[in-house]
Amino acid sequence: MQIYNTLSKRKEPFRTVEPGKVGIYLCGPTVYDKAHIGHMVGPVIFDCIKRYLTYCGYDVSWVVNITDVDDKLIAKANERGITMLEVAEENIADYNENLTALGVDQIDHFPRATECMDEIIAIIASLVEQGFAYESEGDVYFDVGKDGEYGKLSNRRVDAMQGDGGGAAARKRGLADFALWKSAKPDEPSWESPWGKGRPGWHIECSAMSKKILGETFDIHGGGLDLVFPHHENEIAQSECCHQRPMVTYWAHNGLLRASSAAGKVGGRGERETDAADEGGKMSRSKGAGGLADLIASQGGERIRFFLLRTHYRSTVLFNEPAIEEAGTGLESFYRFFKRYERVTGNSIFELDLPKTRVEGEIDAGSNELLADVVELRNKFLAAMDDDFNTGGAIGELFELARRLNKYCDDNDLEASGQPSDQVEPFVRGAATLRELAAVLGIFTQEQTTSGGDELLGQVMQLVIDLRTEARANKNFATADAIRDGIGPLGIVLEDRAGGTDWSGGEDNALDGVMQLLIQLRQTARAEKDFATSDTIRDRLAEAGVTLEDRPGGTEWSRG
RNA sequence: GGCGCCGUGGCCAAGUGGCUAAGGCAUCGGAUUGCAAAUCCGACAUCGGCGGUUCGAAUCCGCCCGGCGCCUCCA
Repeated sequence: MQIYNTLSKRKEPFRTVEPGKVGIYLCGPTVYDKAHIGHMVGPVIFDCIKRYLTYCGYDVSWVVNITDVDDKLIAKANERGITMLEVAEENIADYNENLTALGVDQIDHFPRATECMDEIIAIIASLVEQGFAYESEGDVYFDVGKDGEYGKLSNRRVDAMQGDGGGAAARKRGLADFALWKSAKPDEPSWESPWGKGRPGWHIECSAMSKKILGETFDIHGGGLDLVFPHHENEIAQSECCHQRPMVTYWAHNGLLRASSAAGKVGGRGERETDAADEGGKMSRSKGAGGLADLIASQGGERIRFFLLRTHYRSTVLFNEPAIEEAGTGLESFYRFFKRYERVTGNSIFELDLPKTRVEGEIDAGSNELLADVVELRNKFLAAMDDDFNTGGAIGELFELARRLNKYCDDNDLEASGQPSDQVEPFVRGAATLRELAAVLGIFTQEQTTSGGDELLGQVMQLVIDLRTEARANKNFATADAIRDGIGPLGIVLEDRAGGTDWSGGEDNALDGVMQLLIQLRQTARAEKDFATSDTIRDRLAEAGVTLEDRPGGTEWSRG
């Protein structure tokens, strides 16, 4: 296994500080506002990283911090007339909901800056004592000039750094010095310290919290590429000057998302003048990015997760809704396969017992051709993940695996009843492998909740299907096709199979649309004096609790 | 100005020295179907441009063109 390290700018073999154990720290949000999708990139990829390392047998501890004290939180609280804590609570709740929706459930520790004040003050005090930091009018600053290695992560030299030192320039010895502790103004939230009432600077809490939970040296530190400088540069400076030893073995930074209104659209090249302002620009709260909750509601968390994982985590991702929908189209083919699995075996694929580790999942293919292919695809998947967590490449293998299993189904006619178990068994084993690997990516972890699940629509659809089946049996294809065509615009698709007809889809207005179709079919039947059919429609609907009322202007339906 | 990233088929995207350049979406054929849908089979790129290193490069080096990021809060 190898991991790209921002510090060395190359992939390095993975070695843990402690045998068998991995400590991961990911910079989480500053909770002054709602999250946007860009905030989810890190959590999603690190969720996979933890899943994968665990799968490979490591004992992983993953920390995501919450920065709940900061200038922006204070400003927001004043603006809204509530406390800083209330602002934080609100946005933490939002953040957690987003994580849950995207299937991020591997985080072990969620420390908050305000709960680690003792540790923060202890580190600052130690830095002052060792001469790496100095107090100035109630503030404490890190003396960048005292750190000979400053700039090693972001590849910068102190003397090449511009900057005017910000508003506190007068209190600093060097313009690049940064605040470890800020003295409190009269009405601001504050904590007692050796330097008077105040609050921590932005970077110090990560040094304190990572030390508290993971130790002075831990394995992987993650965050967005935009945090390399100054945030992580300053973290290294603080921690390493304080402890005199490396802070982190691997610095892993994810690429940033960019908003794009055009990417993903077919034929969108070169024609149109766009407002460059909202085209391709980096996402950020200050530019009004947001609406993650809405996005999740319209697209679904798993689609978004899958969309993010299709691209390698270090790449920039051009993000827009059509692109997510396209990813969703690919996802659906897996769910169709899962239904097929159920038709073949009679069991849900979600009830399979899955291998929990890489070793457990190994397969002895023997002379079985299907299993030989499964083994090969599984190995390719693992090789991709071993190479800097290449989830995009790994997903490609998942598609291949699904195709191979579908082909096996076709070739052996597995959907026909009574197929010999020695043919079904390898298929089940292959399907289990598909889910085993998908679980590493945190997808297909549970059965899709049939959205909304209007029971009545299901009953009505069964009636529609029965009517159509009868029409087909009578070779009345005109009626059969009229039904399919009438239902198509509602987003409902019919699939005829040996065992019967399946339906799927259905937009919000589908129920009324289907009812209108039935009413029309009934009208046609009555016009043709086919009263058996028209009565069947009325009776079956009555069973489902629907009343039809024939009026001069037409027929109306209502739920009884 | 300093530091850095990227440019692979219509779109998205793996691959970073060596078999016929993964996969997804879209499109076009074929099998299958009463017709469809789904599924399977097949078609579809020589890797921004030029030059260099090498037996051999999309993959390494140089230059050029074109996108983008950081240097200020930011995942």
